[in-house]
Amino acid sequence: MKTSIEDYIKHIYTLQDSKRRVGTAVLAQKMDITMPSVSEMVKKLTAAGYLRNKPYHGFLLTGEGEKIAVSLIRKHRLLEYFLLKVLNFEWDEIHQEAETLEHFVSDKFIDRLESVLDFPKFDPHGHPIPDGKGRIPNAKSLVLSDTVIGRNYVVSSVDDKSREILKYLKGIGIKIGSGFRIHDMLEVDKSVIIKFERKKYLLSKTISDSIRVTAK
Amino acid sequence: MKTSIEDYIKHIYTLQDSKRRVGTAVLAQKMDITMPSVSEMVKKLTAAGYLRNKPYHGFLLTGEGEKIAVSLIRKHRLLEYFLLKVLNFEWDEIHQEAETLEHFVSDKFIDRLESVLDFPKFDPHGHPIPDGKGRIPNAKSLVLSDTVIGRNYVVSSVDDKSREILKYLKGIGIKIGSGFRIHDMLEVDKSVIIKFERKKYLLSKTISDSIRVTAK
DNA sequence: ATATAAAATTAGGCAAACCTAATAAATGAT
DNA sequence: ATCATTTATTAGGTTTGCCTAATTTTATAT
Repeated sequence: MKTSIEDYIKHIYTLQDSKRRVGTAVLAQKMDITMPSVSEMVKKLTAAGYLRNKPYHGFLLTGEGEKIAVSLIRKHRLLEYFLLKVLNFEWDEIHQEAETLEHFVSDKFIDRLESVLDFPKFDPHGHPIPDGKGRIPNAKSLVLSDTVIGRNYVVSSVDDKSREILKYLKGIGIKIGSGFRIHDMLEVDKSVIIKFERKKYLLSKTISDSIRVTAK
Repeated sequence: MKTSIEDYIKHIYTLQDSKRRVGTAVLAQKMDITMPSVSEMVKKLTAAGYLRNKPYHGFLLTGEGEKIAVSLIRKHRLLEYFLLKVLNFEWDEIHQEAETLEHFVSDKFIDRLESVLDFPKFDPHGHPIPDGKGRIPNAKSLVLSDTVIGRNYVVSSVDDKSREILKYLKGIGIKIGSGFRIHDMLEVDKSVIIKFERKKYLLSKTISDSIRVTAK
């Protein structure tokens, strides 16, 4: 399977996770390419049976398409785990390397790796790792903006796309499993103020959006 | 660096190892592509400073080109070692997987892997693994056709390109370190007859060419 | 109901890496 | 020294995935 096709499928998968359907414009923006490029590829993916498309109403992955997406995510997360735990990469380095390798390691490679790593259930960013059959352990977590002021939460996952954010959080000591209280939420720009280890920190909307927590 | 460019460089490197200079025709045959394709790429590689070309007399890698080749070989061999020893792949499976991955693992990845594997000096086929600075431990080995009838030898390496040959050798029990005596060499087709563990085996020229040994 | 803005597509191009067919250049065997 | 053979290159074409510019389609806000 071609890298480019896999990339489209993966991006569509993550987008359709939140919004119900994905449009050409949104996908183009997310992938940082132009709309005609997306349009063309959507045609191809639809013909290949990975996508069902309703122009001006968005498209969705078929079962086939989802299978590929989940397999890629499985590879990505197991690779991240391996890079961090075995090869001692830093928290903020593993995403890039995994992003490349996920397209080239075989299923056999990843199954063996999973077994050697002793079947981890979550990757280093707290995201669940799909098993060999595509089943995904679900952790009912929520985004910071859905939390309640005054309550306590535990970090369950952090989006791994931005190295800057990962570095920043690492700097103030927040990691998977860290607990904090929601101190306040600013109306102006949706910033969140948390109280973590006796200190208050303001997290911009972008940062807080990348953190998922569970109630404690 | 593009996969295609790396592939050319690697193939040129292995060819210039035996013959002094490499020509368009030979390389095309080895890579299973046409001469015009090679011609075109040779122009590009020359412009990029990886190759020095003397039309009708062949080309050679520059220092730059060799550096890339050695780095790829280092990645390939460490990956093979990892696949066999850690992920428990079979002897005849590792080449293919390593061939793909070698183009996509970063230098950092491979350095960390080397360290986790405790700095192996030879890969599972008996080939020396270049170190991080490109130095290659040399084992003065010879091809079976350069051996002497009646003498004893130890297998030091086996070419990893053909799964069939690897499987066959595995079947009769020959591996790195196996010792045998050269019993005879047939003039007709350069076959070699060896005596290994009390039994005689005939090895076709193709097979014997893929085995390197050291005198014992 | 219609105009405008947003979304999508079409048309036409480019670069990379391959191809076939045709041609040119060099080697080397006589 | 010549000429057949081998080696290499040119010319022109294909596919893939991207691009810009132009155009069409749809949604929706009044």
